[in-house]
Amino acid sequence: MLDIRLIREDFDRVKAAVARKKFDVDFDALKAADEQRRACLTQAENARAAQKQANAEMAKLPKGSPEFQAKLAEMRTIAGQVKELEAQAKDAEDSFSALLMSVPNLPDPSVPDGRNDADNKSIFTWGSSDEKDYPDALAHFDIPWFSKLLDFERGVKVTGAGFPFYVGDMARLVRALLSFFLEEARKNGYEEVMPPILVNAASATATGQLPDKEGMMYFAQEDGMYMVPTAEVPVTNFFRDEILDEEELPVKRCAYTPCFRREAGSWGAHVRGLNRLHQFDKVEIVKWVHPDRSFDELESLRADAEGLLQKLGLPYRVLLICAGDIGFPHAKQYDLEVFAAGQKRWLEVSSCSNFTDFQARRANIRYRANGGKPQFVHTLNGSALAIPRVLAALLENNLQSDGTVKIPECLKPWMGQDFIGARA
RNA sequence: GGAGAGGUGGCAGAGUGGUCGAAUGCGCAGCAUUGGAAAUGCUGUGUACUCGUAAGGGUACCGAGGGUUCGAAUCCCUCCCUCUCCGCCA
Repeated sequence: MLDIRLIREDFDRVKAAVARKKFDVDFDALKAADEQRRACLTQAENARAAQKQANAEMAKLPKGSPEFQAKLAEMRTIAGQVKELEAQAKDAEDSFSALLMSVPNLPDPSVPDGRNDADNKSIFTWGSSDEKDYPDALAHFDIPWFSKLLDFERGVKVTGAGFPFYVGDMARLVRALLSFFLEEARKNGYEEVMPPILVNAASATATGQLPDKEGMMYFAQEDGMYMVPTAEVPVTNFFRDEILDEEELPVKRCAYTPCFRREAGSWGAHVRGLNRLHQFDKVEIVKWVHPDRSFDELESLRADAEGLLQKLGLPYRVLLICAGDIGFPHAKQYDLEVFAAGQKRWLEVSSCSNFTDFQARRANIRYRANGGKPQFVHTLNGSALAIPRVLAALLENNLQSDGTVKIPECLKPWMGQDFIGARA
């Protein structure tokens, strides 16, 4: 949600910025609704003030006296007016806020123009994406023992497509990766939390999944709860409707959760194996920061996520997402894509974003600078990291000529072995 | 799941139809007092929206949403949550 004052005072700049995002917003209707709403509100409040004053006078009169009876008749008509004006004001308010909620966050000036993902800028690469450096690579789903350790068929039987079983060393490898991610996050100053993985509608609204992206989440109808598509939702909502002390900022937290995504309509041949799942595991890092610091905090958050890929020895690139491709609530976004040598594809494993005050407004998360007025914080988050595609790249890139996969040094504390998989 | 009690300002807690945005206490801030402090006294102490260049007004908020009434923290309905007891259960 944007500040309506900003839209009023900087109308043309806001309009131009939103246009860069390729979202269609009827700003003239919004402006008209804002004016309508305020006019109605003033009328209704004036009527209400008159009612209250008349009421105070009436309270002093002896009950049942002729003066009291006369006043009562007068107040009946005032009450009718108040009711009508308040109803009008509520209607005006409702249509105004619906329009305001349809305005996306403004892209930061540092975000490049562009229509879609083809216009994203690759700003940094690390490691080699040259095929010659991976002579033994295979697409992970073509590794002979793959379906033994990652059992999609049993998953289909038990649940459905996109819900695989991780078996034996594969389950241990996932657990090792999660432990490694959480431990690195802790070293970088993020406090670990284990959040609920079902959330209510208010939480999903605050982080922006509702109302527009309702179809992406699994929904427990009977209890009105949504299964989390990312830990971002419960973790960010931790401080919903709260006021933090300025000295507490930045607050940094990390969380592991399974993530559930319906991915309706996005299934196809190019999403084989681990490339896209309905349930996957992810460690998310989240920050609540002072508004002046949020773009610096985005850089350090991105560095925190990148450090994981470097320690794992997986080649990756950083994309600066263009204005036409960043999401509704984002001001600036980087994606990290890992190179999967077997598929010869870049796979997105992290998205690091600054939401400025957009989520904080929706979620009503503020801070107080010693004794002053509460101000909205800025929120940021990033994956650090999502498991399946990291796993895919790790299996593909580290495949040896003997058919086994080499385990990165940094995972040894949790794996205790150097290779997984059967020799050819 | 059953029975009962309850949800009021930062906290505790009064308030059962009008003069209640709400007593009182605690906390917090300022001032006085003091060499300094404690104690004491006085004053102040929420959020949001809105009108106004400003000074300063107005409105809303007593868990949430509806309703009754000229008038609701107070009465009625629905929902949410907390506590106690019972039941069930990892």
